[in-house]
Amino acid sequence: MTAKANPVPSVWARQQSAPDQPALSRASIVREAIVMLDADGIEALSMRKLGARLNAGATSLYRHVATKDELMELAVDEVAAEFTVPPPGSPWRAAVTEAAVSFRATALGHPWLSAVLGQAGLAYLGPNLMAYSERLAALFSDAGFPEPSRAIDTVLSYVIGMSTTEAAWLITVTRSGKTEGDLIASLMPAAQQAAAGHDHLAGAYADAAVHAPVDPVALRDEKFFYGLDVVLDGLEMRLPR
Amino acid sequence: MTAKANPVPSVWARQQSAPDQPALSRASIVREAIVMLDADGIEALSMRKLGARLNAGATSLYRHVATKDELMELAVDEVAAEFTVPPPGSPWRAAVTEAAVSFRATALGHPWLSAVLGQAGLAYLGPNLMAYSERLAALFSDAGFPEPSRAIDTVLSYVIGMSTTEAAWLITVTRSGKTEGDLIASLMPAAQQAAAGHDHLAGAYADAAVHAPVDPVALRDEKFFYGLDVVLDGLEMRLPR
DNA sequence: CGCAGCTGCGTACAGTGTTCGCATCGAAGG
DNA sequence: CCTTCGATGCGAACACTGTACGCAGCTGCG
Repeated sequence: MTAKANPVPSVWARQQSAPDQPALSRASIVREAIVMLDADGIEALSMRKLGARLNAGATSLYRHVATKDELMELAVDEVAAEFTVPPPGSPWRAAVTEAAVSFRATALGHPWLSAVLGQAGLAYLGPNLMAYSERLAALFSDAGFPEPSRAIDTVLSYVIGMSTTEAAWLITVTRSGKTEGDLIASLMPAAQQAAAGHDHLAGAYADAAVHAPVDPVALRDEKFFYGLDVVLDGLEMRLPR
Repeated sequence: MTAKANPVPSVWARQQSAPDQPALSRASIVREAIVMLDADGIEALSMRKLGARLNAGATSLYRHVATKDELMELAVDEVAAEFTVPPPGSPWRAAVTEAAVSFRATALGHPWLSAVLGQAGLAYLGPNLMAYSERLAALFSDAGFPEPSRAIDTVLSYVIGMSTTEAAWLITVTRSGKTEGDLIASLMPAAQQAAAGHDHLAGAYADAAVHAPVDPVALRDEKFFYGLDVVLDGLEMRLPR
């Protein structure tokens, strides 16, 4: 604010609620926060930078959001809108697989999600997460599971664990600036040295080095579906015939 | 540094490497950091406070530890020493169960572990984590699994996911200052209201309210073992007869 | 004795989340 | 039309944070 208030009441001088930027609302704040989180990771998001992006001062955000933690909760539930569960009536195994795949996809697309969930867990009661849980519950109880909530917890734990590990790896890849394959290659010497004396690990690394040219993405996909099928097989055994 | 150097060369005036505090070593720094993390959580650990606890200035720590992130890596591997895997030759199902239980026990005993793993993943190559992986690999390959690493990833993903969720909940409990049962009771109204319109969830909450007096710890244990058995059943199917 | 090198630390810098009080502004009420 | 009022934005400030830098002192070696 270098120039003091201009006494000329020109209509043109007055900006009518900022033409491009839609004011400054809770929704726009959350949306832009997610953009920043996706682009630069969880530690690049600060209230000041976020305010700057919205053509607003840092502290203005607090008119719409109580605290940064609350903002993160809102961001989590916002991306949780991407979770999908097929409608009731679908064959349960395919349906659960799709629900798991959609969770993993958004966790990998927003790698900060896992970190936030790891710090605060499922105390979040946002509407989108609730809807996801509800539809999962409907799915499992329609399928005839005697303890639907147990089944849900089991498959969600697996999916969360695997996705968290994958997301953390993706963050490392992004930070390194290399491609996934190059980073693996550059990490191999250290890994092999650390595995010295550990016969099984050393063998596994040696095998991995041989099959190095395999597409890392396809390999991760295969790993995910292998474990998911294991879990679903175990659950299927508990389905009364 | 109020008083200048005392010229009297008294033996008693000179502290011989601080009798109680063992100097200031990487090991002592990591050990004290874990104590602080366990006591007050991940966000209560700052380099200044940690230095103060060790009767040292904040920046002295950087002589032994390159960065705070590296300190966290060291802390993770230090608590990873608590992971146990039964020696080869044990029946595989009981052995894997024990390995899973020990992981969960340390994750719940050090609730900050999950948050750190969630942010940085398994890029950690510390010796204790390596040893854990190695012994798990030995276990699964002795048991005759055709793809030991797939099996390990599956069970570890489940254990990590479940433990992370539990640890986050425990952090919430600790922060609230209430007992686990009291916190659940005080959260029920909000949860039920959020579940309004979601029939299955509302039903589940209603059931939970009826069985409220059940010990929450026992309930969590049961949930954990239910899912673990599901995963192990699914794996057992893949064991060549 | 002199000289390295290692260790501790005071200072400083660039940031962080959040509070507080002031300015502005659109709408409502007389 | 003027006034009041609630909502909104924001500059300044506070108490922190991780960490770089350079200076002091101690220790062991030649």
